[in-house]
Amino acid sequence: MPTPSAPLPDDLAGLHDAVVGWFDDHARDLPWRGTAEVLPEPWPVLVSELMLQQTPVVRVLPVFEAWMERWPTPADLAAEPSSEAVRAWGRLGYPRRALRLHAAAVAITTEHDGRVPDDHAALLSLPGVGEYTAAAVASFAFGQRHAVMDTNVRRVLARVVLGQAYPSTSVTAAERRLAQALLPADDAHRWAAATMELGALVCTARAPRCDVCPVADRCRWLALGRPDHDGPPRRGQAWAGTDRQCRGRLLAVLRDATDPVPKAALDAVWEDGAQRERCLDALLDEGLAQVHSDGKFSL
DNA sequence: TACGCGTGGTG
DNA sequence: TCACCAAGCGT
Repeated sequence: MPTPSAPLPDDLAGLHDAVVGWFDDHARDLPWRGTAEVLPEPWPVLVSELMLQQTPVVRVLPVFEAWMERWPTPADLAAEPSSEAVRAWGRLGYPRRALRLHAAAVAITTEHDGRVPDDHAALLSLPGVGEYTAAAVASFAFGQRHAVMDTNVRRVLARVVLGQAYPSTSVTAAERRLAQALLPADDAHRWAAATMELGALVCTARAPRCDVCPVADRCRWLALGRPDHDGPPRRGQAWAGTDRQCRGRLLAVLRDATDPVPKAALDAVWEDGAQRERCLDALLDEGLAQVHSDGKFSL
């Protein structure tokens, strides 16, 4: 195991206690979370993690509740067509995730006896489950010891340990080594949840609340006077006129219709015909939309 | 590795 | 106001 390139904090146990202690007092009561004593069920954890990819908690909450009531097990979801998953996804965004969650439910049902696997590699092989989500499910639902690196954790570590305003654009090997080296020997899953929550509630991207931070007295970034980000500029996401906007418009029409719609209904929501056709073809290809024998379209 | 992928809230 | 940001993944 290589040594982290940045020096570790000199009081790791103190850091752990401060963050986990804060979490015990301030953690939000979210429906996919367990308690300090009892781990949550893995299926709700998996569902929530897919929904939370790039989507804020407050928008996920109502969709999650409805989803779990309708499909309390992976087999329940797998038994329905994927179009139902896309419709139930509502306006969470990135509707491919609904398709992936449905495909994951099918894989769990057919290849894992209907139970969410507890093995990191098996989780990673599920559709829509990448490095972060596999570590998160193994950690939160099964109490395992993994470095869980989402945008919150990466920002907390960048600030507290490295003294930088933001982490690098992509996860580096040094960052993985650092997160691994910081893992406590016991209850690493609580450390994972606590660092994520700290990033979400206190050590936020734009307006960090250092005045109420439990580790302000050991934060390198704060000690340095909160220096600005000095790396390459963080690339924004283009929107107006993009395929993404066009796809969103088309999908909204299909989602809001109870029955298949004529093509004219799709033509009406996007001016540029060539772009519209390209996007519609892509949606059909990806399985987000279907064309029927009468020429009408639906999810 | 860098990019495309939805949607809506906010400083 | 508007650029930025939100529990990433797949290619």
